[in-house]
Amino acid sequence: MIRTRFAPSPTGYMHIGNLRTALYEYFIAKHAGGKFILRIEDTDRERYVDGAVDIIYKTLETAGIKHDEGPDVGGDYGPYVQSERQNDYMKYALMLVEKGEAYYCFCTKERLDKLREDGDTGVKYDRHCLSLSKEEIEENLRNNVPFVIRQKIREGKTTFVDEVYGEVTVDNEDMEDQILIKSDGMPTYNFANVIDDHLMNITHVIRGNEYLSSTPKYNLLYEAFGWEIPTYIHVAPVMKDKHEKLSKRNGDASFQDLLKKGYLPEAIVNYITLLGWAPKENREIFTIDELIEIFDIKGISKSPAIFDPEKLRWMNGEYIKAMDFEDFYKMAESVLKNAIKTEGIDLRSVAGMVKSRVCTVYEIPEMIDFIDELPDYDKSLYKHKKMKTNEENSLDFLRLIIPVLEKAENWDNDSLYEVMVQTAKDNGLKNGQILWPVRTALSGKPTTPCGASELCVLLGKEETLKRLSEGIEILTK
RNA sequence: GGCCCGUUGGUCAAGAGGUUAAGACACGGCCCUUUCACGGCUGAGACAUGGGUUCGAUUCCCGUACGGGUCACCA
Repeated sequence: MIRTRFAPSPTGYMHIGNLRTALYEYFIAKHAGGKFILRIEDTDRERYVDGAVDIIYKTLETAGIKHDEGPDVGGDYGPYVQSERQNDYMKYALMLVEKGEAYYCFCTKERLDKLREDGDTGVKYDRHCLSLSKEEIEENLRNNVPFVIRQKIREGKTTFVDEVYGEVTVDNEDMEDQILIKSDGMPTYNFANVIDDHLMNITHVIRGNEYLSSTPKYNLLYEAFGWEIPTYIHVAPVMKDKHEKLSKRNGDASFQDLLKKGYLPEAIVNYITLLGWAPKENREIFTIDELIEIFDIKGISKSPAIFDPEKLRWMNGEYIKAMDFEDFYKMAESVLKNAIKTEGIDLRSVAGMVKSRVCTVYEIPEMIDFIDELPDYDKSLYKHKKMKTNEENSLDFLRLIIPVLEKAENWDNDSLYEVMVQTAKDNGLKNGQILWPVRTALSGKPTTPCGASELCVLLGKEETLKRLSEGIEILTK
């Protein structure tokens, strides 16, 4: 049974790279009918943010990820909050000491600092305490001299296989005798991770490739315990640009931010899954269930991917277009109400116009701002090469159509379109020579989400005629 | 600096020892059209670099350049 875990720190923010990792973990587990576990890594009190755990739950839920085990849903391998698991780590560290795979170290911070002072970074611990006699150790312990427990790195080379990067071999020379238990009795992250993953029966470890270099150390730990090594899947980061990762520090968009900007959870999930992973088929729009179905580790990329907001925007537009109208209306209603103060405007009809033209609902207001108020516009807007209209002849065309519309009895789209086209025909004009000036006079914009006759219907007869005469004023100025 | 990893159009990416090196976003053009959008068609645009191996390498190997990661009593 495949078991994967998502192990975020509750720092109050779910960034896109993290969420993507969670998705991959979820897909890999679910594809194989396995379990996806949530474990909260809250040992860093400095960075702990109140309410952050809720953000994690909320994010997973909104994204459509359901964890099988976790602090809120329980499970057989709890507790699922790292700070509640503290007791065990020391026990395991001492087991290693017993086996000669780890040792007490009483070196002071000062001594270690001094050790590093001379050389560049990368100076290893000199194993000063490795040679301490049993008596010395016991005496130190008796006297409550602060200590840490360090892993004793063996000589040789360590090779591990990563599902994405393949075989990686590192000379153990390059590794330091890392600290397992800190002087406050707490485990270091690396140690806690190995213990937790083993105790929780995690079979596949999926994480950022910044851990690629420390993976050999993990392996050495597993080997020291005689535990089975999990399958490793390291993934390249999601970048903001060629050089920088997408990060909280840079104030980059988080999942929450993207939602606030009007992106649909499904679109975000779909898009970020495709950042660093590609399916076998040549297709881009997938539901989360489809992703579970087709997700294959082999499609994971080795190199970083730059987050492209433009493409997310496009994809969101695709989701909106594919959306059921009622769902779209529900989503857009409040935006529409806010953007249109004029009484009597048919919001549903506006929603229909706008649906295939926006990528997020927040693009709606700018598109329809002319409804409440005709914007100031320049008469050059009347000039359109293809329609064969300009500032001069548009005046004639408007004068021609106003009386016709005044007389119009049926104020519906088909009738109005018919009457305008007929007028053009009767006067030997192109359709556009009537339609373009009308559209312009009614909207004061170069583009609108609908045509001239639809604008007439939308605005109503009175407002239509009012704006048309305003058009004449502008043209005669 | 040591070690590890990476490098296909502007971006996401497929791909394979022999291909006209897919596709998508963005961009240009055309068609459709009641403006725009949608839709359809189309154009431009890429294998970082030098050596090998090979009949043939963008694909395999080595080096170089560039980029990233990592070397904590942080997670």
